[in-house]
Amino acid sequence: MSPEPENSSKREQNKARNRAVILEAARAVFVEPGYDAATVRDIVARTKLAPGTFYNYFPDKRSVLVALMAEASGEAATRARAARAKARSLEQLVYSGFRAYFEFVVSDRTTFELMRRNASTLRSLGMDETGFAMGIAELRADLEAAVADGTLPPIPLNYVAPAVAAIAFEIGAAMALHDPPDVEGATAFCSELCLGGIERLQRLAALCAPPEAETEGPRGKTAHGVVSRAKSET
Amino acid sequence: MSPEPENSSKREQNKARNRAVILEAARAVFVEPGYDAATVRDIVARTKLAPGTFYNYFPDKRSVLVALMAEASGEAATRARAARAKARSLEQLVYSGFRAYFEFVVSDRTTFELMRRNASTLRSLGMDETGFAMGIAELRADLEAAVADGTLPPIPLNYVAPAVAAIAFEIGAAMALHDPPDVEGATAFCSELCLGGIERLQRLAALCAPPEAETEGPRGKTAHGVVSRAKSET
Amino acid sequence: MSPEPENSSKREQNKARNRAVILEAARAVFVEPGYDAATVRDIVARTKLAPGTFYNYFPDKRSVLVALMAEASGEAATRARAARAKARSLEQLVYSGFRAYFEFVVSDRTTFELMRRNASTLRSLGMDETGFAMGIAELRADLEAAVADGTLPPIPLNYVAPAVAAIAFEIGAAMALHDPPDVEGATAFCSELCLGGIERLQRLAALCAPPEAETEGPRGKTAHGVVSRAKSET
Amino acid sequence: MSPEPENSSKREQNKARNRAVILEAARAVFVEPGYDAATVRDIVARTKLAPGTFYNYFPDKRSVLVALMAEASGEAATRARAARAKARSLEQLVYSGFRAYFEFVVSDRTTFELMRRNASTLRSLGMDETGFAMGIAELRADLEAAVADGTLPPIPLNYVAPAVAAIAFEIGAAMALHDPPDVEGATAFCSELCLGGIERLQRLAALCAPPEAETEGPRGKTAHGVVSRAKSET
DNA sequence: GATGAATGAGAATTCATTCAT
DNA sequence: TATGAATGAATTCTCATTCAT
Repeated sequence: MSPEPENSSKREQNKARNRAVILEAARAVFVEPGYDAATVRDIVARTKLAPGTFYNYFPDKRSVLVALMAEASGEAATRARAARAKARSLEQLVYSGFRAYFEFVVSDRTTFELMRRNASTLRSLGMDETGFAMGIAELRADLEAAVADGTLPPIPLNYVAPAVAAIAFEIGAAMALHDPPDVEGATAFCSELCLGGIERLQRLAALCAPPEAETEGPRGKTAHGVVSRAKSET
Repeated sequence: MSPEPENSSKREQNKARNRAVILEAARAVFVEPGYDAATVRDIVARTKLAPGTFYNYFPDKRSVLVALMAEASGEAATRARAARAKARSLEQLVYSGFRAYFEFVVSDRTTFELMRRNASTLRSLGMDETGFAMGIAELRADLEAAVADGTLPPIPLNYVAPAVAAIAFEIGAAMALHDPPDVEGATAFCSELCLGGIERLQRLAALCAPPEAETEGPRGKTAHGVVSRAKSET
Repeated sequence: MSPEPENSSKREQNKARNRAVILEAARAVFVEPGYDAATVRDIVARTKLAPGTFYNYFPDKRSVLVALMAEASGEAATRARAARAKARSLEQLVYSGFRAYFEFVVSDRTTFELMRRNASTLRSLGMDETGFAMGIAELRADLEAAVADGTLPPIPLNYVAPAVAAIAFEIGAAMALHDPPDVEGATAFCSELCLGGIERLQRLAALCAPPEAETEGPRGKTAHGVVSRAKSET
Repeated sequence: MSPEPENSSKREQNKARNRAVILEAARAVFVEPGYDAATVRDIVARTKLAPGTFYNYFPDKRSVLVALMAEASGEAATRARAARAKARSLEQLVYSGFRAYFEFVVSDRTTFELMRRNASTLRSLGMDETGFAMGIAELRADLEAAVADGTLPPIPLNYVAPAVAAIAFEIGAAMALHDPPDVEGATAFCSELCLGGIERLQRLAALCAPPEAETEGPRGKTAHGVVSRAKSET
């Protein structure tokens, strides 16, 4: 008579499965008709479930998208953190950041297409449309720290972060068109582009504001240490 | 006796005005609720016109967007061509390309927001979502020519073009947030980023494929040469 | 300076022409999309005229149909009267009635199609949908007179008239499908069918109500004389 | 445990009822405003249902009409077949065919009015507008068989069939105006009309094509023969 | 009169969501 | 919980008719 004798009863399992099924179906239709054109019926139609059941799992269409992005972000954040952890120089950081991103693109192509296809919708809903948010935020934090302690000349970080995200996103899409996708090529391209860019921007910054450069700025434990180390290697 | 004695009868004028009014209203609602969320009613509501009148000018919502983009593209193309005409080196070309783009962004902010807000929609409708198409196409043509005649090592142009567009688009948006918008800063940032990137990519390419290198490699007048040749080819 | 110096000025002629043009166009679209599906715009589109002009000639769509039917009825009535005038017996009357009708069908095929295609609309607008009204009315008058004076036994005239009309209408349509249309064949078929039917109905009537037959009923000037004469010939 | 334990759950019943309710409402409005003038809203308005519900049952207005006619045809076909089964002579066949038809007209007056009111629409949609199709087709088959074996002279069957249908349809309408409707009178009228017509047409055919006549021609048991043979052939 | 753009009521249809079973 | 029919507000688009030119 007691319907929930155990924690992972069939009931629980079934609930989890249904949720997953709905997310999967939604991912597909959000890619193809696109989020706006897709109807809740389109979603459940790809499912064995009935329309009403949808609302046992999500309050509305929007929240399925939110859930989908949350899933992706978690995944992306994990990858980004791993990549970052191994980096021992700016070059390594940049390379492994891009590599992690492109590996994610390749491994979860549908989710990437989902982001691409609905980028503006995501933005207007206040979500990160690149799935890159975490990586970017951390890159920016590193750079900010480096600039703050003088390791880097004051290159305009509020431009660097979105530029990097935009490049990754766009090249990710271009790369995905190839078969097989050339993760290393894309990684090298983006990394070199960015590193080269940063070099020149540093030079430019140095020219513009040379007086305040302390030759031997505070170094050592800066932020996470990565960037300051990186700098001396470049 | 003829009902259209002059080309600009009151009737003609009114027609032109109404068309403009509808486009203007559409631009606004496509920016704010966004293209998908916007209804034809929303457009007409910003107008003194009756709902049916809309259909005297456009067959449906989609074609208003097309018309809006066509207008913008014409404008953008004009600017891009002018910028290109003055360029005498790769540096100049890049700088004046970005500058032209950012000036366009500043001068027609609403249209830029329109593109940004509806970028993925535009892409899915097969339209250029950056308004940058013309400039990019020409940049790419220049670079292709340069690579073809050995002036540039074979950097992956199919990545360069979208990367440049993505950077411009994203930085355009970031720049537009400042008040007043810093066109020169954004131009410098993007140009240096790209030029630095290209330098490094050249080096990389040279390393990867040294055998076919002519001893003194792409150096010296290189950049200047590229552009002047490219220019005369158009 | 006086714009109407003569009665049949160009103005008048033009008006007549426009009216005819509209009627012609309407006839065509009432046949093909059909009256209900046809729009006023469809009509004027087949014309060099502008939509507004339509309303200088007809107050609305309905009245074009009315005008069209009036035209046809006038024509049909003329034919029916001519046919009737020559008849000297019931057989002749029937034959020439049907023949006149089928000749009308053939000579103005479009109008006949108009009637067929819109038969129920016409009926619901209170118009005769067969274009046969006049002929039927006169046939019925003849028969009524004959019955009244005993020349004919009381066959149910309120059935005969619609039956004849229905036959003519339906066979007219079937005939029109042949190429060339066999007016004589259709005429013979319908006439014999009706005459044979009347014969049997007379016999039936005679059986049912023999007592009241006065052998030498009032004869001579009956109605138009046709039927009483006809009867004695059968 | 299964959500559909029985075939006639309340749900199923409700569905059937709603469908019937919609059909009924549609029948009514198709008779009175008429099919073309009727809107889906008109139909739903005669119902307790919401507008959207209509589309759970029918994709559009047209298919309601189709369903209505299909229902009627099934009914008519049943009656026609029953009538035909009992016939033992041409006379009986004709009489019982018409009688069956008029009984149908009386028993389902609204459906008959539906046909009448929308006859031309039905025709233009490719549906049988008389509801008589089955009976006519079988009558024609009988007559063809009779002509084929020489029992009947070659009267033009492609005229007979539509003529019979037209008569039945028109007289059905005329009959329906009486109260109470005189089924026997209408049956007798149509039957005698047709039988008399056939007699005369036979005579005419005999005159036109005497050479191939077998001396003892279509006489005596002829009519009976036709039907009994025809019947056994089905 | 002729023109053709403007009007706006109203039609068909969709779809997120609810709710009885 | 799952179901799937019912709901009805909202949307796109049409078209007879008007009216300024």
